[in-house]
Amino acid sequence: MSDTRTPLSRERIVGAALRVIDEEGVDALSMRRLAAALGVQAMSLYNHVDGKADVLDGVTEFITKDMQLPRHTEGGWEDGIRSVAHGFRRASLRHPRACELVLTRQLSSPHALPTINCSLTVLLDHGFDEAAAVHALRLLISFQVGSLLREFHSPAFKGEEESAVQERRARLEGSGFGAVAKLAPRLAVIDHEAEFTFGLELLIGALRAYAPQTQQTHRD
Amino acid sequence: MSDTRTPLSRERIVGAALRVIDEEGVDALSMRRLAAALGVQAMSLYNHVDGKADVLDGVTEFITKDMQLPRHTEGGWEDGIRSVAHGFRRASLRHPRACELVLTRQLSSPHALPTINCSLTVLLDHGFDEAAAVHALRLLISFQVGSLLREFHSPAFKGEEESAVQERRARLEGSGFGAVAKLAPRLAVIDHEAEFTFGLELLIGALRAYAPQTQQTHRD
DNA sequence: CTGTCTCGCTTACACCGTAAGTGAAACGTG
DNA sequence: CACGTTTCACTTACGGTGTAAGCGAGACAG
Repeated sequence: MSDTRTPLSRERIVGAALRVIDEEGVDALSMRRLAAALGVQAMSLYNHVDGKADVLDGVTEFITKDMQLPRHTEGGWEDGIRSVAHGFRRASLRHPRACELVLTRQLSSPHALPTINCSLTVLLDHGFDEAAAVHALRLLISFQVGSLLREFHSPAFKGEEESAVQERRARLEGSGFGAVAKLAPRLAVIDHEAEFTFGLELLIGALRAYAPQTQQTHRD
Repeated sequence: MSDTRTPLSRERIVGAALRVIDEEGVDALSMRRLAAALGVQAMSLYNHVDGKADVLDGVTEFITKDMQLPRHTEGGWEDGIRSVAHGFRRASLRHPRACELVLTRQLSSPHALPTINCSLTVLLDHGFDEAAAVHALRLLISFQVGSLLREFHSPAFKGEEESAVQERRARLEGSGFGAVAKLAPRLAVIDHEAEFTFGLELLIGALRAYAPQTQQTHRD
């Protein structure tokens, strides 16, 4: 397994860290565990990495890197925003156990800049004024981060049995809160993809008010 | 300080924990540190509390508890939603260092139910059908959580000097990303309150499409 | 051959959450 | 009153954590 020849490197360390996180969760990642995965002693990592925080930074950086951005001038701004948003979500979902890092650690890190720049470019190119573009950007980021966070903390995150859904539903029904009880069947089940799309499309629709020259197409 | 007479209790422990977190941050809270704050040995806490996780649960519960909810039938649904949203934000801001707990830990914990129920009641009472109410609820939660998370991770969270803003602005300008550089002056400064209100009002406006009998008032 | 540099190694420290058991005070019941 | 029982802070100990410090073998330049 761990070839003694191949030398350690920040890249290899981050890769191994991501692998550990994917399989065992963020909490399972310790420097010793990580070193073991590389067939090495814990302190050896420090020759290539600044500490655990640096490893985690590397992981978030890695995940952030592989979300492809739309070439921003094709299509309307709606498609551009859609593309960025779904790309962000898809990249995060590719490493479910790791994504809380991406959402939680520096949202304004240098590595997020390409994405931010892309969104801003799309908006500016289609008639949003500067203030509106910044507001819209921040709103979209908030929505995306909040959605994904909800998604990952959702009890229904991984494939769960029907029984779990029933149990949750029963708990909601007996909660003593009228509205919650009434909507228990709907609250017990979540289609995260659909929920994300619903929110995103609603936001896009609302943002149309800030893109002056687009004189509205349809809106069902 | 630590009166030897007053007995330990879950309540007192949670209170002390919140105090430690407020002053030194979540990471500074250890069972030993917490015990010391109460003039007691670490293991003594375990007579009243199930472990560290339980302490943290207690803290989030405490914060969640003191956001007052509107009596849901007065005023339009817009005011109801506004009230809940701002109440949530205000309660979170009351303990800035602790709020990542509230946002991160179980969003679907029993303690969140009163708030959820309140929002749902407001929506249902004003003509939202069940599906729309659930969608709207989830959208609002996502937005709120994302907004606050952005707010707390923002480098500009605590009162910062003008110099810091200037430096950030310079960094953005020299980032090599056109749109980011152009908007650097705006991106370097954030008015979180205004940003939150902007997003909330935009959402409310968009949700009007789902409240049939309200035939629109104004919208500037 | 001899520096110097690289880099994995070992050892050690301070800290963490908590399992386990001990003993003194407080209490209900005879 | 005396008696078990319960409460609850205590001490000790275990297996983990991140990482500071320094060692030593090999590679490479002069």
